[in-house]
Amino acid sequence: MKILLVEDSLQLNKALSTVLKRNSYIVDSAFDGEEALLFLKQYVYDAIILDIMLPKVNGLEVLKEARSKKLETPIIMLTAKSTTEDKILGLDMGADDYLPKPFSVDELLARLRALMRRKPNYDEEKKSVFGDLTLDDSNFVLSTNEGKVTLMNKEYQIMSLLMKANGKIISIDTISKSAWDTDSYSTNENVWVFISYLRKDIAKIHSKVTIKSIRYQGYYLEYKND
Amino acid sequence: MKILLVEDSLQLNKALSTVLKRNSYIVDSAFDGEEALLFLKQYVYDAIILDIMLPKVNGLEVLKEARSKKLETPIIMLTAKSTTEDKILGLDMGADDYLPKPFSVDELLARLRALMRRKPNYDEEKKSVFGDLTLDDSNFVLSTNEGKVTLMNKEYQIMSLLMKANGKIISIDTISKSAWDTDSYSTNENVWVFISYLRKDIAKIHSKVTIKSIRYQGYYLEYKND
DNA sequence: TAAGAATTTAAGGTATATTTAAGGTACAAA
DNA sequence: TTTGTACCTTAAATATACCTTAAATTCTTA
Repeated sequence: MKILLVEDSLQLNKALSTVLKRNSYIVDSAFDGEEALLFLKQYVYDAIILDIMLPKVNGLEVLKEARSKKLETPIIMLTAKSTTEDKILGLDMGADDYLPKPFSVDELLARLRALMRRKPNYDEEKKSVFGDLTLDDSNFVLSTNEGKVTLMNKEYQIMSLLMKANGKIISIDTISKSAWDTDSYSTNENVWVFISYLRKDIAKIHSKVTIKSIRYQGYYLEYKND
Repeated sequence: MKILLVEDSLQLNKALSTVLKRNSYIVDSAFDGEEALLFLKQYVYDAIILDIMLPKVNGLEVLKEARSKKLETPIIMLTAKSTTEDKILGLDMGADDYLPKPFSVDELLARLRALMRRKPNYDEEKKSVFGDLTLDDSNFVLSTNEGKVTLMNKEYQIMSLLMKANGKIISIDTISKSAWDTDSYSTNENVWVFISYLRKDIAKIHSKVTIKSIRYQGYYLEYKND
């Protein structure tokens, strides 16, 4: 679950980022509108938290720009001005929610969860299934009817991606970008290591699913049912 | 079991809060309607005790607001006016019970217990069960068929949460929020200590249940039945 | 077959989790 | 009121899971 946090106050940005990370989100921080647009060009996010008052390019413009490019990522707007004016404007322009400052961190988290719930893919109750494998998103347990293992954090992020792809190829780059935040630096080797861990785990529970790779392309899951 | 107590009389609020805490409830105190709504926005409660006569926003309005937001927490209304008028009004608007002042503390406690009983999850008569563990909510006794221990208050709050989660991960943050009231300040370390106590207790009665942790994520129960 | 990719293995650092123990505090009993 | 005890908080010492990095090995394909 990767989030772009756009907030020019260094302090608030840092604080929110910390809380979000503690709640298992992967967070990229942008400090002005220009930077935000750059991030949006390069990466894919599951949600965007967007302050309205921003240097260079303000939040409403970022919102407009994003929506004009058919970006459908859910966006929560933040603003000090609690005027209805801004609110209407933002929602009209395609924001999904609006949070007047000051707000409680808990409320932000609640709104985020609500937004995520809309997307069927991120149903927290649901388990991912591929072939004879089941991944329980509520406790990171990967299982077949022969056994189970608990995945570690990064393993889970990657496995979850692969299972959602449902047999389609996922590039190493995509994996890096969705399981690591942009600051913490992640290389191909990093992904390789975790793919290796995952293969071991999958073997341990005697699954008929294998993680296959295609050179230069990426990884995909294959289910060999004899 | 966390309760929001909304009562503008400082004296009565303090007194009730003390009694409730002594009966192992976790209590947040609000002194006017506005404050109550703020608390409700931020936290989750198992029940609300709501005075009708309140400064700023009165109790009936708080009730209306809460119900309009689909909040299903049981609510007990308090009021000095013993007119049937108010009573009917409150119940119509979705209050679960009504207590005319002056009332005895014992009566309030009894009504609370009755309300809790309604919700299947919080049935005090019922025992929580997970794997080979049984937690008796009426006396905080955790048992297997090999032995039993009496949990202390905080231990009980946490264990109860974990057992209700039924194997799903509960974040440390969630544990803090539900086992401590908003005033008393609770850190991760605090939770860690009680998890440690609980593990010792669980080991003492030879349960096959273990409290597992996932870094950055939280805790969950696992039942290893060989 | 050589060179670059991918895989595996292993070592090491660091933040987090765990445990232990030492006070503090509120409640209960005397 | 005093005293004792159970519970909770806080701090500090220790352990370890997770992640990173590097290096050794195997696989691909030009």
